[in-house]
Amino acid sequence: MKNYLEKKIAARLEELNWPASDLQLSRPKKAENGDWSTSVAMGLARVARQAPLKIAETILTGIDFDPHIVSRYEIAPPGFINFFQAPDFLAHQIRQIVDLDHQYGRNEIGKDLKAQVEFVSANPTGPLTVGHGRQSVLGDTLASILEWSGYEVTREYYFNNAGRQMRKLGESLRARYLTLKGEPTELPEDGYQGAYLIEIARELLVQKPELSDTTDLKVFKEYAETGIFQIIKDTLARMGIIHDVFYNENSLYDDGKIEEVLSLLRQKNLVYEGDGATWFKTTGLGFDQDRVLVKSTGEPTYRLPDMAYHREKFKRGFDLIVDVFGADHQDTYPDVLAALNVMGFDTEKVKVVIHQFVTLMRGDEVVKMSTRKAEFVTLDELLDEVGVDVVRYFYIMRSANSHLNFDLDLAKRQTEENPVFYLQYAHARIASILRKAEERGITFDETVDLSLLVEPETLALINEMLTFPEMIVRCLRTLEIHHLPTYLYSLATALHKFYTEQRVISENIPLSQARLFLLKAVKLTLRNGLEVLGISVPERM
RNA sequence: GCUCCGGUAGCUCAGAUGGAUAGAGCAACGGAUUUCUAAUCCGUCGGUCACAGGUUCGAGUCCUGUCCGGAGUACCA
Repeated sequence: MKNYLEKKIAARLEELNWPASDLQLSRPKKAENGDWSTSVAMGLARVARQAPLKIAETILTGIDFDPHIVSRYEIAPPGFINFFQAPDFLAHQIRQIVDLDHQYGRNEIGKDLKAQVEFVSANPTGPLTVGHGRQSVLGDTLASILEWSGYEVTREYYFNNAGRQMRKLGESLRARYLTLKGEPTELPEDGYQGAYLIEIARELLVQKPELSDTTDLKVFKEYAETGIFQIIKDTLARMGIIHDVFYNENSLYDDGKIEEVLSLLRQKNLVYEGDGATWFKTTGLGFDQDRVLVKSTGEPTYRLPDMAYHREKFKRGFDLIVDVFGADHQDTYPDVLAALNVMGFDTEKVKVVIHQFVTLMRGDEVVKMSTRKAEFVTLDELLDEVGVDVVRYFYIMRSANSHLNFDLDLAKRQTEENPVFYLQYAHARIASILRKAEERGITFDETVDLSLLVEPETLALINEMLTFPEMIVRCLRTLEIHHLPTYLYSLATALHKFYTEQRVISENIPLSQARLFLLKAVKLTLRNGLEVLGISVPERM
């Protein structure tokens, strides 16, 4: 419908020799203003030097609309043109949705394109916290949106097991191990105090009881890493999140990729030595200060491996690279992108999604968190308390740009009056009606007379359902996925209102069949939407 | 100081490409069920869209400045 109107009007504008640049069709908020509307006449007032109402009239008098698509149109002050869809066209679209079934909502924008989404990427020093949860769900859902748009998607987890953090972790495990063995040992300063390390130490003691304080730290480091990664992967799996690739920073050193980046930047005269360190001359690229690439200790900063890693992403042939970061990384990517640009890569392909922090609340109390001190609520604990569906929904129902207040008390209480259940209930409600119809022996197929669907609540429901594919595209274009839960919520509202006003199963068999057919379409739309969100789709509640 | 994010109803937040009377949930109050699931629906109350200018037919939305909150501004990641 939208494409049809755009084409028709654009053609007419060309005929009139008026610019079509600001031609846009939107869905009016109020049903009485039509199904589609354009303000193009008002935009042309200046160019055409005529009153908008007159312009609208001139445009419309030269167009013949197919009555099977546009039932009528009107001009409304101060110059809107409103179009009303023909019932035939609506019926046609409902049938199409049922035909498409699992495909409804998908598009082919990313057909034959490869995309990578990097998310979570927490170093394996402890279990995932409530803070990591937002990024986990955000990244996974973004990846789903890309898949629904035809991209071949790689979900990737990048981690660093080379630096100081991991050394501390190894030392902490060694201390725990020796203590368990009967040789009380103090945790190192800034060591990791979490109980999970005691568990891992206990397992290690069973498997390798012969280790001592002279054993290579590497043994403890690697054991800790493996153990903690298992915990992290288990947590993610509980939420249905599975990464295709775990990319290890160490490999960049082993393969000489770090050195390659350094020499590439050297060739561009963007590297110099100073104060015993190696610097990236970012001031030459428009930044306000230079950055250290290799510390005076000889260890690179995170920046250098990040550049090497992203270079590898490009070389792996991704057409779209999405990096999901927390707000604390907000300053780390501009110089990384600048370096890639210098190395000749098209950084337009990189989309950085920054999300603001999660503030964890217990009632009015802010819960302070520190991984090292083990003062945190783990994602696992949260999942235990409120369940996967609630966790997934809550993390993405708000814009990533907004701070998220996660009130634990509220989340726990919200097992009854919760937007997630509202959505699921809409689906279960339809399922129940369809079951009932089957019991009554009411059958229906694509030959039902859909022109019987005429009431305002019914049309509102249909129109809401028809915007689903647009919402997927919008999420893709903006990489802002909170639009989807917001949309599904309003679809559920439309369903509940319809349910309240119109009885589906009645003595009027043709009408019952038409409504059942509609509900079948609504049901699969809800299901597809919940699938994108990774939320379960109950047949009964 | 500089950079990024936010400021919309009592609270938590939606408001894409500037459009028609700024919305939802929660909270408060009042209604609806002989009927397909009341985990639902309807109504009432509630607004200086932080503030001040500007751009134009039209600004919550774009521009400039100010104020408030958060994040960053490392030879941590």
